[in-house]
Amino acid sequence: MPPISEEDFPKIDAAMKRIVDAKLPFARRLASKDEALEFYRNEPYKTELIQDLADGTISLYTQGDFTDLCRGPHVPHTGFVKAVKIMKTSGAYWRADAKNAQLTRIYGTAFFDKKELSAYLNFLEEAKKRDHRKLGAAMDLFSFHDEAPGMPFFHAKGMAVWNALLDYWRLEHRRAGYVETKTPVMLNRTLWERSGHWENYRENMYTSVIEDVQTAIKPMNCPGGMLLYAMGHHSYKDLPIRAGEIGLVHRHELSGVLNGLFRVRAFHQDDAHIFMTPEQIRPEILGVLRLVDRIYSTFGLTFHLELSTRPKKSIGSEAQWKDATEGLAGALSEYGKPYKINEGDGAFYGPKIDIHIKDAIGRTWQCGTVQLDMNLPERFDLGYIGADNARHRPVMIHRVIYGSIERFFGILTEHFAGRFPLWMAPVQAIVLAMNDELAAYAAEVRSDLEESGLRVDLDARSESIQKKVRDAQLSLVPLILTVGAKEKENGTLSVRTLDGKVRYGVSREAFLNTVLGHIARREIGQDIFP
RNA sequence: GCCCACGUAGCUCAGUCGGCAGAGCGCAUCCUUGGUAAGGAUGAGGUCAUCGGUUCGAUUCCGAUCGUGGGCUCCA
Repeated sequence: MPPISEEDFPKIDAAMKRIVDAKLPFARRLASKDEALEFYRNEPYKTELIQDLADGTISLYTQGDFTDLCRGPHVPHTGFVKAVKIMKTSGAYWRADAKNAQLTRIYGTAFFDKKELSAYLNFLEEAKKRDHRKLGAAMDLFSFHDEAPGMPFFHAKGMAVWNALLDYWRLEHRRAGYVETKTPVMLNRTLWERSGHWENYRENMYTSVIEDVQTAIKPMNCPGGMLLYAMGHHSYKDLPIRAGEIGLVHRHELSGVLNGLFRVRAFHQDDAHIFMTPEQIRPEILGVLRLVDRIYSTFGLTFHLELSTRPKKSIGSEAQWKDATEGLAGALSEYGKPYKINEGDGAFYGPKIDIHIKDAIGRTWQCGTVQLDMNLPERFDLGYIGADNARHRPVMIHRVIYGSIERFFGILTEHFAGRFPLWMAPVQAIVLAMNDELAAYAAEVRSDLEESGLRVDLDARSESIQKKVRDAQLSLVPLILTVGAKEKENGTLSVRTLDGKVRYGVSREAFLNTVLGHIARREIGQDIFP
């Protein structure tokens, strides 16, 4: 039998409709394990499931001429099913284990009524319209090439957005007492053996041998950060040290998991390592949470927090874990936002707080994470001299806020559906020349505006003004500036925003005042002019 | 990595049951010189992803490879 493909979906949908229309009752029957095994003797997968069930009675549901093994409960008859649709198919491993056979899974979805189903289909449609891969290509932000799968190329316009993100990041981090560092991308094997990555993370690492020296391209920034801290001596008076790093890391992800900017093989982390005394855990974590809040709010992103505690397989003493976990929990309760606890979901080297943001269409994404690390300071024998003149082990946290900058870029593109806030828009304004005679003047206006720091394009093509407005509008440039004879005579601009409103006769001073203020405050509203 | 699908112009996509490759948009040139979502004409642009096989002949059929998409698995 050929595998089921999308061409079969209409047939399946039609068959489901017939079954629903027939209002077939679901009959529940209890069977013993032996009876059930006998009933399904020709079905190896059912047999395996039944064998794993506890002894006792097993429930079977019959509907028409089909009987299924199911714990239930079921609705009384098939007529209760109101809105179903077959969505897609894929390969799926039996019992979710890659070592097992791969079966074809058919995905369907069901709702209480047709309205909810169509709302869901609209949501999918909306998500598709916002797809950052589509917008990224259309807006000339980034691309992928066969020569480096999973490693994005950022174009000039994409870099404008990128730099806006990083300028803002650096500003907030300076204000929060961070310094910025940079460590190499390629480091010797000995370092990775010491950090434990060689043992635990090697299959994801790109390696190379040059002049008999084995090196690896870093999949994480921490080991390099350890070397920086380990230089010289540190006094308790120097702590905490907050060292940020926009680090470029490479991870060999399986080819099948690559997905636009969301899952890549080369990306930048907005990393930071904070080295501190145990007493500083709580205030430092609190500081990170406040920074996270501040930064996400700037993008209009709400978020929730999850605390993950000690897993079964882990290192460190009970007392260390207690202190660390209480430090995180204490900071969380002082911060005051409710949080969820994931028991046993922490990293093997320490507990962590994950931050999940919610975008404009309600999807959640884990971006930020704050992890306490009781492993690396040990492995790298880090120390500081305490007030008692003795050497102590610092506590360390790793934290990211954007997470992967590439991924965050993608999330923001979809969050804003390409309509970036003015401060991060790839092109902030475009000057349209009313006709050919005004092309030179329009070019002047453009360079004047560029001198004020704006990112400005020029459209002086011999096209109708309607055409140029349409193109600018479709390319999502927030400020569309038209200069004609009147504007030239009066030194004014006509300003069109993406909502289609046009203000005529705006003086350049008034324009720059409004726009530069809006940018400096990093406002996210599209209503730039009152 | 695994399953399924896909890969034709810069973009979106037709098409060829095996016989000289198509449209719209974009681009170039010319005409038009306009007041806020598409003015007109002409033209250039293709190794039909790559490699191999079958065939008189392959963009089309077959195989492999690479890449992309949807999933699975993975995700310190």
